[in-house]
Amino acid sequence: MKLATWNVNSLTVRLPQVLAWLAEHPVDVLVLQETKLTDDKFPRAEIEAAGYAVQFFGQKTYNGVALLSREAAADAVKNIPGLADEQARVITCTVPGAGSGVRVIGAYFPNGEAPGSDKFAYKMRWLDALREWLRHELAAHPQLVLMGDFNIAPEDRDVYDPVAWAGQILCTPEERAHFQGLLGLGLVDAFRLFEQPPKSWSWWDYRNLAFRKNQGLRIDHILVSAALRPQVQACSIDKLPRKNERPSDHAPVIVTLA
DNA sequence: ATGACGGTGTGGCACCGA
Repeated sequence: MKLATWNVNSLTVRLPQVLAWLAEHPVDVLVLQETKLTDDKFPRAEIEAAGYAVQFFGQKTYNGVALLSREAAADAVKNIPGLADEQARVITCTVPGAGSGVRVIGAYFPNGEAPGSDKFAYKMRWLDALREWLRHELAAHPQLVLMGDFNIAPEDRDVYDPVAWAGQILCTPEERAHFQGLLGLGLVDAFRLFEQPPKSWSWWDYRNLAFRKNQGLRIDHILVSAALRPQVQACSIDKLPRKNERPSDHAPVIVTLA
């Protein structure tokens, strides 16, 4: 079973690339972030024609998430129960697989703008609510995958220039503590279960020729629950789509489960 | 120190992202 996450930065622009990528990588589940589409404009027919069921939850201009699956997904939940949030950031479903099914959470974590800003405070509140909800969700669904654009670089080795980025947004101690808090629930960073190439990133700024210079951050993650950990066989970042014409600034991350 | 690139919107630049 393969699952993947990709921040597409506008599904309107990136739909052809998503369909091409799925044809090349027929994963069982793909979660998307930053679709930037209201639900009435979501390209459901095109995705279904490619052989995927899809759940989606969007808004105008910003945010927006979707969950594509080969088999129909059940028990969809939008956003974080218990958190009043105007922003469409989370889609959760149960998909067949790994025996009794897997609870899949696709999430677009807030950016946070800068430490001390209102948006940073929102990011902290959002992360608090996510962790509290996950505690219950894990109890109800031991086989769980949390994946998406976390907007957190967990460690210095996830940053091309950790000195320049020290204390900056995506790299603050508060954000990193939250990431560790998620691991504290029993989740594991699938990417770090394996030997990986040094300087592995999932996002490169559009500016400054960052991709050509491989100046990026690893902020897109796949976390698997303790119950699923023994089944994790591989995890990798596919940077090829970043070489497309009009690419997303993020690359997909893929995990393989037994 | 600044802005750089790209997407969206009732646009003609401002905003947001990371």
